[in-house]
Amino acid sequence: MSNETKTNADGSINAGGDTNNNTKKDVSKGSNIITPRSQDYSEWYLDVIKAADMAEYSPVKGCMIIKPTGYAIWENMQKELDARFKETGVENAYFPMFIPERFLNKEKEHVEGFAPEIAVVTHAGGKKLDEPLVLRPTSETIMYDTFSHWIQSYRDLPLLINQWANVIRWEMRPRLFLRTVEFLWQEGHTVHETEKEADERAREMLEIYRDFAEEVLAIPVILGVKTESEKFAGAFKTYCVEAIMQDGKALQFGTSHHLGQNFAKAFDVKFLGRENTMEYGWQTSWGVSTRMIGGLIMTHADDKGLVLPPKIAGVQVVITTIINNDEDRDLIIAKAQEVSSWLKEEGIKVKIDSRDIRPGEKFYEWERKGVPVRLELGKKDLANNTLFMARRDTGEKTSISADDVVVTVANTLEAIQANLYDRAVAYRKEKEKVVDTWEDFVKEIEAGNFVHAHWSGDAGVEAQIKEETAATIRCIPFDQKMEDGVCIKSGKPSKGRVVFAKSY
RNA sequence: CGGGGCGUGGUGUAACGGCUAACAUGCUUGCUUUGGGAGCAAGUGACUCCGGGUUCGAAUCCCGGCGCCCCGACCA
Repeated sequence: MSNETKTNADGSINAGGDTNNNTKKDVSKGSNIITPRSQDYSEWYLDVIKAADMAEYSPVKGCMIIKPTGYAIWENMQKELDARFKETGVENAYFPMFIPERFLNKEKEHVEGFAPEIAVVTHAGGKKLDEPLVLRPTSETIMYDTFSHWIQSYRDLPLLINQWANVIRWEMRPRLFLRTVEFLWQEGHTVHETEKEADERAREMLEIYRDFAEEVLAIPVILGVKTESEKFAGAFKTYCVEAIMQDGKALQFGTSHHLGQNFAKAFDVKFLGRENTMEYGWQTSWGVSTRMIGGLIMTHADDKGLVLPPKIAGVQVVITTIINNDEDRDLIIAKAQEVSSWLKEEGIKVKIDSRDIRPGEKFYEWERKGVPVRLELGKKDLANNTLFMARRDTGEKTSISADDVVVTVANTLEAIQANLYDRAVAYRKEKEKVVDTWEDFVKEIEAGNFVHAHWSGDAGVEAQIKEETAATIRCIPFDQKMEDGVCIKSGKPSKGRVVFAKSY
């Protein structure tokens, strides 16, 4: 392993952050040492996933095996999102993964958008199939074909369906969690009577994603609308949630589409309206995927490994025992179990690590896995009625009273959650730049920033900017400040700023 | 599909064309240890990616495959 500092070929920034004693991989320590972010961001990302034991590539190129530690995070995400969806009347259902090829061909933009990345089954049961079956890249087509049978009158609306599923998109270049051939996601699909209602629903779901990102994952996000060239294939409007990663690149965290009547017309999703006339439904679809786990890593993790916000952590508190001799063993373990039961009563997720190995080894392991709070319990603590508490986010260590452990830990978990969010907000603020000249634009994009700049709305100019700088318009933000200006590239008049960045 | 890099025990690496392919780590057993990655001892483990060629002799040089990683194009 080279000791030299590497720069990414695309010139993107290697974020700074916490300093770490390891300036290179120390091979004498095995494979658990993480490449610092400042040295090689891609390698750091993969190292964190490996160190936290979250996922690995499968024998089939581009596919990902999600290991229990990684999957636990996904399960928590599902739980949190499901609760939010259900509050708004959405119900879960499941549709098959095989889609007749002709379904996909019904909506012109949709086929064109997905054609390059679909996988098709042509043979089954030892025979060539009469009609090829597409492995769903998304379920609009198969669901809406069904919806057309389910919906008769306005009384059947709104129809609010969500499904948790896997989808297949034959991507050229995989990246664990961020882009894999098969990934897990949630896709919501709704049908409404009016355009207004559909638009409100698309915005409402986007708001749920924002709430989830910020409140649970502690990831600050920017909400907005995609430009024509960036919107979903077949959508009328695509709303999105964008987050900024530690290398300054943008990650599309989630999307919500107002589909208009495009699909309704293609799939005959009609209903008898209040005025006794047949009308096409107004539809939405919205989704988030296992990609969020990548976003979680790239927002909070550091050079020691994963850092999990308490609200998403599968294990919030780990109690590590420190045992010097056999006489103390039972006493210490009994105390650990007692403390654990107190914490569990308060709904805190605790794990006891009483393995008979040296303490340092345990500490490092739980740090790599991102557990927010570690409690150490040894002979000294037993004597003093204390526990030693370490925070994952700040590294801060304090001795706390065993009597107050529940309150102290609960407060600390809250503090960690808040601190991670505040830290991410501060970082984003640092990376957001407002520019008015092309020179500054190029400079700030090169430096890996989010750039607020004027753009006239010309798709050709948008493409040209992408060509020259690799930056794309992440969104036209909802909180766009309306002001007169001129397009950063073309000089044409513009009424407001949009957000540019390089993205994943 | 282009550009770059790399294929050696489970993992990370070393070896000028030349002894039995080395070192670290892991794993197994035993003893000793335990408040930040322990120590000692014994053991385990590789047709050096595959196929051809050059040579007295190939992990090493040449040709051809295959595979992996990184960077682009495509995308959530």
